[in-house]
Amino acid sequence: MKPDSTSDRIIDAAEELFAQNGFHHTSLRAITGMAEVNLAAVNYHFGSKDALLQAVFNRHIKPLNKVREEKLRQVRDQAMANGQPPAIRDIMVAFIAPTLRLRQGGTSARNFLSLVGRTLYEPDQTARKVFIKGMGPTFRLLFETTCQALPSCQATEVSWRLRFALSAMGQVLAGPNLTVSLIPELNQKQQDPDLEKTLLDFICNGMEGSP
Amino acid sequence: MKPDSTSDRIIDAAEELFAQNGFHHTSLRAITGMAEVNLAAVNYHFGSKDALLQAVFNRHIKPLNKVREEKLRQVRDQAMANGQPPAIRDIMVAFIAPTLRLRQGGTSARNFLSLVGRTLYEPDQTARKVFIKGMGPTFRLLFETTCQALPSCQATEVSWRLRFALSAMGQVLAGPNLTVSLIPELNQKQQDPDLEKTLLDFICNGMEGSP
DNA sequence: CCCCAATTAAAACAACTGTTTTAATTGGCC
DNA sequence: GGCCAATTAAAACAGTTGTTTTAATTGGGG
Repeated sequence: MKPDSTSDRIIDAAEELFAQNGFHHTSLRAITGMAEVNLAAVNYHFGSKDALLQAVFNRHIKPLNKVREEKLRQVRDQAMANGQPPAIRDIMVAFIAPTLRLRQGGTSARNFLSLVGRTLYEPDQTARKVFIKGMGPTFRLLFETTCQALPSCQATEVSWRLRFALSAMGQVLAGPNLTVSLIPELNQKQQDPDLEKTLLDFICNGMEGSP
Repeated sequence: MKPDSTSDRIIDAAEELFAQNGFHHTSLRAITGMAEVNLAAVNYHFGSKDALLQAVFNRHIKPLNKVREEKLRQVRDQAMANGQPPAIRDIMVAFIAPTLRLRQGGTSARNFLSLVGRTLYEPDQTARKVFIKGMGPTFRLLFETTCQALPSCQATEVSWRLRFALSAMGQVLAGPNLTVSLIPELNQKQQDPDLEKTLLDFICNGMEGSP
């Protein structure tokens, strides 16, 4: 496979267009047009549009989740060694920091993040299923560790707080494409230098409240 | 207009289907089929599918925003009378409580809430524009009042925190349709009796942090 | 060189979309 | 009753979608 083989070019184009316009508003013709590839190549190399999304997704999600799970386990094990529950902030940093760090990566990584952010909110189930399939074990670890950190919270409460936290993170990941901001005047200034801190502070304060 | 005139039946069906499947994954044929109405009736009565969404939206959003704006102004004026900045919790209650209260209303109101929740995350811009158009003034008031409540925060910081808060609220509004939950085992138990408190606590703790 | 597999190309397919057009039907008013 | 507007009905339209089919074109190994 050459560095710009047909399937690579398709994945690159799909990643960009999915991130910009969402899965269902991106046609195979748009993808193959941008990739300068024949329309039928998608079904030849990937089998279907859904499988293409899967491929786009897997390219970055697996290494990312590997890092996140390692760090989550570190937090959990170290807390256990100290005989204390893990700290919420450590958990959230373990999960979020590796993700946001991708923003400093190349265009492809940033497109991937936008895609993840979009998919968190995608109304359609097909895209969500692909996403959840790849995220399952990581989410489970995150959930269990968080339960340990909040021993006075029921699982349902923890589950909801995590959903709130993840949806907030999604706002950052989705980037400017998704968010026709609700306060239009601030659209330009959104490149907050400390956005990661803003997000983490918000989430940790929200998560840590006593039930 | 009889209680179940053609256009009413169309709006009812559209509301339900938009809430369940999202705007773009709902065809006019599905709507007119459910409403037991001729396909062309949508374009005859509303002009276009977009205009139908607008109509569905307006049926509930205007009275809701009226209440929210009244309560927000109350909070702001009372704080000003006391010479103090308004309290975050009061602001959030003013904005969120009237919304969640609709969940105790009929099916139509709940469908509307799901639709709002979905639209907050809708990847497509046409649905978002309709939404933002109806929400503009209310959002502005919410934003300005929140800025007063957080005098040590820059507008950008406030703007992000509000986005986080609204996206969390969206998770509750969207209901079970959107959320193939990330932790599937908890899907059943999601009818938390104190979900409003869970949401408000999370949001207020997140909003109130010092920058 | 030549065959054969892998790949690319071009065209057609069937299904669906929102919208229009054209006919038919209703129902109130003179 | 009979005109006329408002509404409903049925059909066609023009466009897009993902996928499949059928041909053409590669390019490496015997």
